[in-house]
Amino acid sequence: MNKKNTLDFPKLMDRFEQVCKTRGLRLTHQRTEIFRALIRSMNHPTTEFVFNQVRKHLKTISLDTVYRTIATFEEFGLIKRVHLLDNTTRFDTNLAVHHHLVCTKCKRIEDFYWPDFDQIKLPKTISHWNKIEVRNVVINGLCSNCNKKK
Amino acid sequence: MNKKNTLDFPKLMDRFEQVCKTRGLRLTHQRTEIFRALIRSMNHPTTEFVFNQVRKHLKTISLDTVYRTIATFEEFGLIKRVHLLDNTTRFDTNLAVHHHLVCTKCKRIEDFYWPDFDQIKLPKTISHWNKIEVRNVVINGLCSNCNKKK
DNA sequence: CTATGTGCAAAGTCTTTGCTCCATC
DNA sequence: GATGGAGCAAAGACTTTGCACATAG
Repeated sequence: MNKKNTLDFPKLMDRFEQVCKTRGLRLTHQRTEIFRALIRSMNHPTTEFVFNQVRKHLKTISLDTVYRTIATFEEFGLIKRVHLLDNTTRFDTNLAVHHHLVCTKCKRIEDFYWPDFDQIKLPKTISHWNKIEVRNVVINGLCSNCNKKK
Repeated sequence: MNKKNTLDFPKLMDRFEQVCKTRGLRLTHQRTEIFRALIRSMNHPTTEFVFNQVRKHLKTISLDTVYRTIATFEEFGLIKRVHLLDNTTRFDTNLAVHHHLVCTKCKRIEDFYWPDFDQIKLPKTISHWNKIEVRNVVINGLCSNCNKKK
């Protein structure tokens, strides 16, 4: 479960087709192209971005299909929605446990891994909360590009 | 800098008036009421919620004034915008370093403090990022209410 | 008195929905 | 062939903006 896996496109496409097959989702041209666009756009794409990517190959795609399809993918656990910036919905195809860096200047989002954090105990003060599913860290700072420029 | 402070309304109102005075912001009735509504609504209110609260005391308040005023407050560092749930913009008046619990069922947001986390070193893998300003943890789970019900 | 801030209305975004036709299984 | 999915258009939700009047300093 590391970054390499997220770049193994054929494997991800296989998994996608498997999920569709086993869960009764029809394997349409549109879904395939949308999923492909999602996994190829590393930088946590917006719906609009995915739409534009898909349109390059599928001229007749409509924006609402992208919305609907992405919602379906989310529901079936193929992607995740992330809320990191001012209300631009973005998606994450990296399903491994990871965290996010957000550049305060260019708004770039980068994934990072932090096993040490993943293992530390939560504070006692929140023991009244149960079934902790996800614990994510968001870090705001300057990415290397923006830091150079400055 | 702890939870108690965030509940000290008079002190917070004083600070608000100070900031307005020193930074040349006119102290209008609307701004005062909006700020009051913000600090009194503990649960990370939405713009709509603030609007409704203020309207109880100020019948003529308009929604766009709330939007504009909140943007001003944010700009002047009086509140912070949080992105934790499906694109409902919410605000945080707790300016102390803290983290968030988000209930996966009722969507409630709760603050928590985690000094141990605040002090641990970031992984070496992200040393190419600079000027880390904020490091926040978001934890998803079941709040005590929802856990009881289930 | 002056310039900032508010209210109103209108326009922008972004997202969802109803319906008909199409394509996958 | 049957049914789930796509495309179209329209409506909804949320947010921003231009302008004229009001009000804090």
